[in-house]
Amino acid sequence: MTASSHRTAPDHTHPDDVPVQTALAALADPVRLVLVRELAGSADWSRSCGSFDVPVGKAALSHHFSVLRGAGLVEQRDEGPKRVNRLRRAEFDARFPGLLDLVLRDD
Amino acid sequence: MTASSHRTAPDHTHPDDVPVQTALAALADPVRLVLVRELAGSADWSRSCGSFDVPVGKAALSHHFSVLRGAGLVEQRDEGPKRVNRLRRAEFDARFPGLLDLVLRDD
DNA sequence: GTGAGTGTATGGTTTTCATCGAACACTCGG
DNA sequence: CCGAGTGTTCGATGAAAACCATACACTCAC
Repeated sequence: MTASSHRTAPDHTHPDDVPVQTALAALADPVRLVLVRELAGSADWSRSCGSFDVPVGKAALSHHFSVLRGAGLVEQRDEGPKRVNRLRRAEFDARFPGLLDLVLRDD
Repeated sequence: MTASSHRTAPDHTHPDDVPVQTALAALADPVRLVLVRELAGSADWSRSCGSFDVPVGKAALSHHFSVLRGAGLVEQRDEGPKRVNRLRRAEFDARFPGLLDLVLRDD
């Protein structure tokens, strides 16, 4: 009915409610860094969770996305059987100016 | 003779040689964050390692400073029996524009 | 309804990291 | 030369985090 999916909608944290430390920790992981970067290079809602090229299993992937949500970096929405993602660029940028640019610009 | 101290001079890493990930990881620790912030509020070379108000023993403190050096955040110099510190503001800022400001401005 | 595709939850293993206590190295003032 | 002060190194411990395999929940096409 709710056009939603798996069981319950994912709970998001707004960047404004995120401590710097949490944001830094979220970005200080190689796998999550790849997720954020690939996400930055894709249109909003165009990438499902499974569409990323990272060397971890589904379970770990799911956990990483949970961390990214908790850091206010990613928003998720259920679309049919898949969960699609969006990088919260503007909101995150407003809260942590320059941080996202930094991790995206870097080799 | 060398006017130095403990055994060997500490080996520093220039911010230019530091991967983003390393920088983020270094700053994503509560103790190190305190060190960096207190350091930012003090004059260069005015603070010895033991002069910081953090709830850890000497061994852990020493390790944290080692991490900060490795991230290009702190420079150290031996001054008599004590090792004094300096925040590498300009250099680190040049490598990671805005990052330091971010962690310093935050509540 | 069934089966394929997708993501989450759980439990357990492994790795990583912060921490401590104790031993050591160095400097300096007596 | 000693002793106090300062910081590093080592080994061990404990907690946190990443990871996997399995089992489960949901959606959709057929």
